[in-house]
Amino acid sequence: MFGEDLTVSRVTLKTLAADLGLTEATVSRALNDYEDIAEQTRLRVQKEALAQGYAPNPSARRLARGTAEAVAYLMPANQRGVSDSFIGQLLQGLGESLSKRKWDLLVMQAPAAEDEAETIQKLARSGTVSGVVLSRPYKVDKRIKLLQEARLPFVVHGRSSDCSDYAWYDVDNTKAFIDIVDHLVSLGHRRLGYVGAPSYLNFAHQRMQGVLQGIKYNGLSEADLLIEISEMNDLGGEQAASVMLDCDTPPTALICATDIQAIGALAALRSRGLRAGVDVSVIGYDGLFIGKHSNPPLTTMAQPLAHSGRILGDMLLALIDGAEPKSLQELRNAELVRRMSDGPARPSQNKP
Amino acid sequence: MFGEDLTVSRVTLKTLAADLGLTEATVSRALNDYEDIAEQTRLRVQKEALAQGYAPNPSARRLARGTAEAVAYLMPANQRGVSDSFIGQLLQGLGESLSKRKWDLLVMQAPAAEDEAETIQKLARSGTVSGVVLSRPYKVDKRIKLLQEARLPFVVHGRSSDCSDYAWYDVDNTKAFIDIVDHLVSLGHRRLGYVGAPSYLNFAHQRMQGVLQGIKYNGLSEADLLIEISEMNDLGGEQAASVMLDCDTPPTALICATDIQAIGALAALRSRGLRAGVDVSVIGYDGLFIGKHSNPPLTTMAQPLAHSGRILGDMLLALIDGAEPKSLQELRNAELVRRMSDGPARPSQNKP
DNA sequence: ATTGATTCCGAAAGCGCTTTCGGCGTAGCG
DNA sequence: CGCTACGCCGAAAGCGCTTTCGGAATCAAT
Repeated sequence: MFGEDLTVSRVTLKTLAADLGLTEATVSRALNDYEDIAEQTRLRVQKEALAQGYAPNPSARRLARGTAEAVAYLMPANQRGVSDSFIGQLLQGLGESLSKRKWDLLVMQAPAAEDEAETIQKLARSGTVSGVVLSRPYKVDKRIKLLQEARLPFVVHGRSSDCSDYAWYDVDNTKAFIDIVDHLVSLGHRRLGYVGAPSYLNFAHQRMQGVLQGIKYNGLSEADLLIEISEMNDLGGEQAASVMLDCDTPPTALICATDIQAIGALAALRSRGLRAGVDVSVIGYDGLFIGKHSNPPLTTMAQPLAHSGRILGDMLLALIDGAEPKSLQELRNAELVRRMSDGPARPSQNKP
Repeated sequence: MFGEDLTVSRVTLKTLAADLGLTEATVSRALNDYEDIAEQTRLRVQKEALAQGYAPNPSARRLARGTAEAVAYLMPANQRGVSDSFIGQLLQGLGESLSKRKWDLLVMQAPAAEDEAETIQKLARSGTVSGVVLSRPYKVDKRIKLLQEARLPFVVHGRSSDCSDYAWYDVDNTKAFIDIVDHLVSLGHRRLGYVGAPSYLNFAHQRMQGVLQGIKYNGLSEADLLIEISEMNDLGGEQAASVMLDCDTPPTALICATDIQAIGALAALRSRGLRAGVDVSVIGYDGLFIGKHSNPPLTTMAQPLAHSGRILGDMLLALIDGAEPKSLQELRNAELVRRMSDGPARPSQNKP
């Protein structure tokens, strides 16, 4: 035929088969590496498919196979503006993992927080995806319950309070904050302040527990700990730090639930003429890039999220293949990276 | 029947129709708000569908309709580790826009930079998506050519050098950097340094052009401008700034292609005992959050990317509806936000 | 009553692929 | 030479939905 190059219409299995003098069935088998096909025709078909630039229609394939060959990433609900840089990393890792099977990755977000349930149910019932990854679970997270009820495979980045029955990847928040307290106490600090995050987010709860346990393990009483909960942004951190700094017997060290809040705390110190790491210690959590360039550079617990996307993706794939959720639970440790915002307690400070 | 609740099998159009004593065709029409259907049965069907939690299988729908009802976001190629926080914002905006039609958003990334062509062709030929959004175009970007050849609707966030024939949303990089030069000159600076980014990225090229034009407009010669190209991270910025600072007649002001590099430049200043904004001015571009908390806070040109995702999404939808690409080109202006890293040139500095 | 227009719904084809089943042809065996 | 065995491919059904076409019913008009 002339003008095959000019055909606007897509090359489909049917046209391919016709060009080859074969059946759609045969072509399909050849392309999908079935057993019962002659090596010779397999090669012939694959060559022609490549030449014509054939790409199977995924919708048709999914419909026929009855599987979605795609997973969804559920975006955390509206963090007003504070664009978390970890999303990019996570998606990249997920993509890498999924590309091994040539699956698609789609991102979903509920229009509003209340619609999350509906979104998940739609997702499950429509069969749009064969798996889901969830971020930032709440302390008690109904999304998780919904996913379980829908029998849709899922992994979560983090843990809710009851986390025994599903697959997750998390860092040991509690241990990390115990470590922070240990570190601070070993530096001589006896009066601590904690800038916390809203505890419906389970990691916030875990971190606070860590601080509390750290206090206890080190023989301090709860009277030695000031607590302020704030929103997870710089302003929140600054305000929370301010009220503690301005009280009668201010803490000599500030522990912050997140780096962003710690950055805010640093600002509170500066505006009071206090030197972080000298007059008051400040320690954050996350290991964000920004901490390297804050004033002064921030001491923080760095969580390993370099490969978290990839790990979550691999877990999800395994789960879909039938692995036990309970066998897919991985806990990592955060690591203290000391920069300039912590230091020994000044002797005079501890005698109010 | 008993135990309808216990059915594990999905509720499909067929089962729904059977339960209602209707045909699949009728149910489909009722659910999709066709005209030729009795108001009464429409209501009856919709109510039952809601009750049973029916959600149509998107693959089947797409196959039947012959449309993908999904768009793809092409992730920028491997920026080693430096996870751009704008991706989260962009995706969120895109998602909002697409949710109006209940379309899906999927993110794709080429395994390696060389595979990008193949990825795009697969995307186009398979009909996986009905549109694409692209970020960070190169100066001459073959991805754009491929998309055009494939006749796949697309919008790009930014512009390549030849941008007359497609839809884009961009900030006026050149103007922004002319403005920076104007600003610096009005502060008395006569000897400038430019920390640039690799110019295969078109925005880097545009920004450099802006600096060059700004120099000319202000009656300076190219001899008054030092140029160093670096990678787009803090270390690159620091190194580039260092070589300029250490030369015989160092510039009194540093213009940086990105905030990240500016942050690095700040570090270079500090390590030399130079005060940003006093001894040497530093101005970045992006308006990143991090600049608010750098040492000192960074003066920068802020680009408006709050709603860029949404705008790009709306553009893409319009394009798919048949709008002219040329009618969908939007140029915004960046805005100078002054913080602490710029200031008047010190009189002594300009007499070498 | 006959016709024509209208409203609403059922029948059926089809989207592009997968997969089961069966049948053809050739090879291997007695 | 007839038998089974096997390798390879075609026929056909089906995945869950959309959409065209036509037909049954209802209604208005002649």
